[in-house]
Amino acid sequence: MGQAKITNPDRQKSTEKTEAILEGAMGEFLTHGYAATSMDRVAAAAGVSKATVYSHFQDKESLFTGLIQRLMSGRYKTILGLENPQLLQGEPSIVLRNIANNMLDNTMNNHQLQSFMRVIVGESGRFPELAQPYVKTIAKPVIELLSQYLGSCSELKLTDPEATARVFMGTLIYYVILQEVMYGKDILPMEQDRIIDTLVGLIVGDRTTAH
Amino acid sequence: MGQAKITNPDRQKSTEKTEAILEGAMGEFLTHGYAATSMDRVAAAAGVSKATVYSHFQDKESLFTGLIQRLMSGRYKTILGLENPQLLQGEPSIVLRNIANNMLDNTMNNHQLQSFMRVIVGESGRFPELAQPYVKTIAKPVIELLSQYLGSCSELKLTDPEATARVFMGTLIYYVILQEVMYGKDILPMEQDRIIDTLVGLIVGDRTTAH
DNA sequence: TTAGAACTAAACCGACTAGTATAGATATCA
DNA sequence: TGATATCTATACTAGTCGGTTTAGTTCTAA
Repeated sequence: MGQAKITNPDRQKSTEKTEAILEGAMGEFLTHGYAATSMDRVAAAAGVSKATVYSHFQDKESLFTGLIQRLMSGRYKTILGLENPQLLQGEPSIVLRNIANNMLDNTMNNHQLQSFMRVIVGESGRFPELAQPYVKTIAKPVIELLSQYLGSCSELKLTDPEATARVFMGTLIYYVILQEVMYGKDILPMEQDRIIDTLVGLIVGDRTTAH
Repeated sequence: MGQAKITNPDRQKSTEKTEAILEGAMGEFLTHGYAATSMDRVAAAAGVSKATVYSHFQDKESLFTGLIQRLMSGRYKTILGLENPQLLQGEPSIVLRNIANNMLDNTMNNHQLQSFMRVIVGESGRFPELAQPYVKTIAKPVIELLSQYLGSCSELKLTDPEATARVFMGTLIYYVILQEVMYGKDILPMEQDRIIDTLVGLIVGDRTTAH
């Protein structure tokens, strides 16, 4: 194979097509899951021939894992908005409320992200190699950043900031799962503010109605 | 069509076989998910011919939904152990610790239950008619019972017992998801006692190292 | 003993699957 | 212009799928 190409190092197997395939694959995999998605439908959704799909990705499995890894390292890694330094200004009760509101605002109406949660949990048994990067690149950094912040708030006198960060994350994620992912909002309604008020109140040790 | 049978009202399409089919279906559906499970393998796992499967269940979908509903109304409804009145004896901090320990002991080593969680979340998009009963028959009763208990502990002075119950459940379930379902225990370790101590401490308003 | 229902094993149906192959169209570059 | 590589469209292979059918066996109740 002529391995020395002068002007176009990546050949020109267009990034455009790769992008279209990933976009189409995302739509199919997120709505139907791994097993129920066919490569013909991926190609059709991408507006590309099936042969092109197989020239850009080795097989179905590597397209799927590539897509999920891309989603994890991209948008979804920063969806919690913890990297925004502006949110960290003010007293802890304000900061924690900002973080929680930011998380839920970015999540509760994001149906694509909710589909992603279904897939990552639903396929975790068959794809542990995707579940673990989720923990490593999404859950771990968020929990560590949060526990670092909580530990720095000496006035909170928290015995275990890391465990407290897990209480924080667990409460919010379970709220999203119950209300949205599992379609529970009509059966077991709960206003976003009540959860956040209560959660922040418990952590900052304020037992009065916060507002 | 002889509709008047004297001694055996259900005919005798043996409960034994029905049970075997459900048992086999459970193994297959819980480990492979809905789409990747074949009816041939279900029949083989049940030790039954495929025709028998189709004489007991109308089609794949109704076998799946029947199985999941059965799992929800059976064992998994009571796995949290909240119906055990013995757990509710003593001060709130003791009671909450008992409940939390009971939940995690019943969950952390129960791989079948963890597979059930993967399936119920993973298939919730395609089977909302299963997701909603999960909320109705599992999550809702547990949260209501817990919030009723928390509300009855006047010494805790909780502003919002129901939201507090969600903090409690969310923390524990997210812990199970992260450590076990997503295989995160080696990447992001956290002892069960630390989570429970912190969670109970936040709720009862005790900020010293509890033990 | 006999009728009828539950069962098994196997073949069968049409539709769909992942992945490959073929032939031709299109674009880029020397 | 000609060589090279990406692309499309389509058809193919070889197998699996959900579900039905057939033919024959086992069990049970009268």
